[in-house]
Amino acid sequence: MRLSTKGRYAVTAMLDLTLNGGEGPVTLAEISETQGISLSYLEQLFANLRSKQLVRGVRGPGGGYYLGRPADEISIADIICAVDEWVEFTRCGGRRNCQDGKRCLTHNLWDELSSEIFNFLSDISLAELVERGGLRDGCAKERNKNVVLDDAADSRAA
Amino acid sequence: MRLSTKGRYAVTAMLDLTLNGGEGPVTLAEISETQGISLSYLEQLFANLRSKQLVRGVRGPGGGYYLGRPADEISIADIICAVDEWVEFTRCGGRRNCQDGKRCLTHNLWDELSSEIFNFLSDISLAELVERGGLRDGCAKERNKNVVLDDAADSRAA
DNA sequence: GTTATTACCTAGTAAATAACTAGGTAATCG
DNA sequence: CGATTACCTAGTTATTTACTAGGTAATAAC
Repeated sequence: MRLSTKGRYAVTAMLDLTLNGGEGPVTLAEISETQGISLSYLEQLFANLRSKQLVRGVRGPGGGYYLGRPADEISIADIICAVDEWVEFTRCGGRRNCQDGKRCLTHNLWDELSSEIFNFLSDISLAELVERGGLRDGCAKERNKNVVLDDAADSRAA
Repeated sequence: MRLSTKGRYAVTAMLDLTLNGGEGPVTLAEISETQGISLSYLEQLFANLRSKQLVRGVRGPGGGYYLGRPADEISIADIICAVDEWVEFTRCGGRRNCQDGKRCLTHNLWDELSSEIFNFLSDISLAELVERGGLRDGCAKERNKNVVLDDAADSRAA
């Protein structure tokens, strides 16, 4: 699993599509302006999303994009995997360089963790995200930042 | 939350430390060879880990690194946050550019998702990973690849 | 059928990051 | 003292991000 800003762009754009796709297709120009993402970059991302059938494009005036499936059948993992290549991390490639078993154990462990993260994100659909997000109102006013931020600040000081 | 290959290196190295740290400190040279990561790159990663007290270095011959805390008190999120900066994704920065509330909803949703992933990784400690990984033996023989890989292959074809 | 509007495609590019290289200094053990 | 390690700094290359600039193809409205 990999979770980069590229994936965030894609998830954000798809969320936008989910929220605004009710009354007809949404144009990339709209998403570009609303989310602050360059139009051409969006086109690249949507080329990937389209190839995985996660979105469906309609050309011509009044055109734009629809979700390729109902929002409850598209998981966050689907989106991220569409735009972020799934890089193979382990060097042992399944067998070679893996004499003693011990050497590869960490790789094995990482693989499991990676799968777990994947499964976690597979269980969250766009629809669920929207439902849950709807509980709040307005903009991220005082979004409960995790403890990590303080650590990050103190690392800069050190 | 951000999950890059850099974070993987760090997690992998920390797993190595957890597994081999039982009988004295582990040198970066050992981790470098075992995990296939450049020594100097490891030093950079460990500089970050050290500043967060996740590892403790011992100089001189016979020196190396210990875990900074017991393995069950170090979460995967701790590790990843130590080496990967926590980038602020939302452009609205809490208030500005956020007139209608709707515009920022996707950002808000992403923030929630981000928090959830963080919490998820916060609940997995190094110790737990090792316990769970111990259930398997040897190298990732036929690691049950997720469905995604087929999709990835078919996207390359398209 | 012309025109505007959209998706869709390709190539190139600047900036950021990842990953590494090469040089050091400082502590510590024998 | 000398070897071994952590620890530090300044580069460098490769990759990835994110964008720019050009197109072509479909389609709706006129």
